[in-house]
Amino acid sequence: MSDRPVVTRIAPSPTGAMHIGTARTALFNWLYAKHTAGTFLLRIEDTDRERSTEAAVQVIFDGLAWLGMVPDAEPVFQATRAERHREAAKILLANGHAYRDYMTPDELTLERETARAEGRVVRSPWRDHGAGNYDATQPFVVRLKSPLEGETLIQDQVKGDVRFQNKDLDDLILLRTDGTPTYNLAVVVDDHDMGVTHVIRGDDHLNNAARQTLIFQGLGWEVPIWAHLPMIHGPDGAKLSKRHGAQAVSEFAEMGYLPEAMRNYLTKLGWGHGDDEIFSDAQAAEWFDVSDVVGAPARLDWAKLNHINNHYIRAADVGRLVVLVVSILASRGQAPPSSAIDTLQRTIPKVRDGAKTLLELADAVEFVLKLRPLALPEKIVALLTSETRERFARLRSHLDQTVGWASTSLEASLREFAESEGVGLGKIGPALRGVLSGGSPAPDLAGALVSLGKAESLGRIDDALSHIV
RNA sequence: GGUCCCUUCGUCUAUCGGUUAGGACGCCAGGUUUUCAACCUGGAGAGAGGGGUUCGACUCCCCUAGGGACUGCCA
Repeated sequence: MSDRPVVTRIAPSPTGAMHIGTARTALFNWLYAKHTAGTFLLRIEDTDRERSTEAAVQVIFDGLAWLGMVPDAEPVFQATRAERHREAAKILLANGHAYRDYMTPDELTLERETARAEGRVVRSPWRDHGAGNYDATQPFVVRLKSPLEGETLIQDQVKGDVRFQNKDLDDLILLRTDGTPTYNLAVVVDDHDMGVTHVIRGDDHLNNAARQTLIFQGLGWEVPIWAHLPMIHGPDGAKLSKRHGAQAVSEFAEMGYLPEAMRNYLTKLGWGHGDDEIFSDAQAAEWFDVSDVVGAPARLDWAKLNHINNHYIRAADVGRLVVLVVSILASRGQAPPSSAIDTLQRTIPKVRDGAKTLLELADAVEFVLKLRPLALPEKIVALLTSETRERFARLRSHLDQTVGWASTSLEASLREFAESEGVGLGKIGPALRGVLSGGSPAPDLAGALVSLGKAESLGRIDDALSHIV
């Protein structure tokens, strides 16, 4: 192929959800374009008018935007190009690479059955009729007249050389009875017109590649470089579906995965760069090459996704996490007051290490947002013996006098107090934790005190001291 | 049925004829410890099977088995 600048594209059909496999295909196209300083395009394959709705199209825009993959040009809507597709079919008809097929639906069904029984491909008796032999008043489809002999070679960037005997390739329909173009014609014409140099897509299209090659050739157009990616399977090895937990990009977002974590994980799913596990977009773009993509399907592994997501949650800007957590809490009907923002800002750094998703981060922050007086679970009330209460009274004033309300000083202060009481921290910790958190998960004691702030901390201790058993 | 693709630890992968087959997640054990995590240390764990080619095969070729895709006037 020529050394034209690389042009890749993602061509989803708007069906209502953006499959995670589509996202990964987009990612590889995007990375390869970045790697080669090329162009990444988006084409909406909306020729199925019944399923294609504006909302479904928006889902794709949203999905790509969320994943941070911005196409380098305005999207192309396939449905608007039907006239151009018909033109291409006319060219094929004119130059003998296509023919009108007047088979009726019944005849076609019969032929399909016969062909299958004979172990061959569907053939139309009309392919050998000369021009002018038609009754234009009858409905017809336009079919590609593909060669009966020889072979078509697909030099695939990930699958290697794949050979198809032309006799095994049927004459696919280019124009339907109603004159509308079919998928295979539209794809070829659009990819050509958009200047696509590399067709990187799911390997469910590998078989189509051979027949599409024939269309390119019939039109006298340069055939793009092919790269067919294996699909993503569920943890059990079966095709990814709803029962595996999620399959749409939006679902991953709702489950609290960060887009950069998804990019990192998805990139590593089917591709690798030595021992590198965590890498930036820039590194991925620098290292990525379609020809290095693994040819076998990969299984989605939630545990590993969680691990990577945790990494990015720990690396994320705290202010950004605050916003994300607030929106999750709001969706739960627990929107915190704006006065709690500072509290969240202090708390998130102390609880994020254990959070695998943003949902867990939101859970981890729950203790700090509770309103006084906290409802204490039985287990904690049981810890508040008279001995402990007396001790907590002394602890309260000790903390009150602690200079500097920070982790290190509070840590030291707590140890100092335990020592002065002649007990280990283990004697104080569980009860204090319970009083401060109300039984919800919370960070270490010093961390919890810092998260809550001095006034709230002392207030919660006061509440416990006045608690009537 | 036909055509095509795929096959390294449980999972994702490294290896591009010569390695004690490496890493990561997960798992197991120990450590740390005021909860849950996190964190630290160590451990178990793989070339689907059978033939070739070669001095030498995870790597190249063939067969078998097992997965998967396509086989629509859907995309």
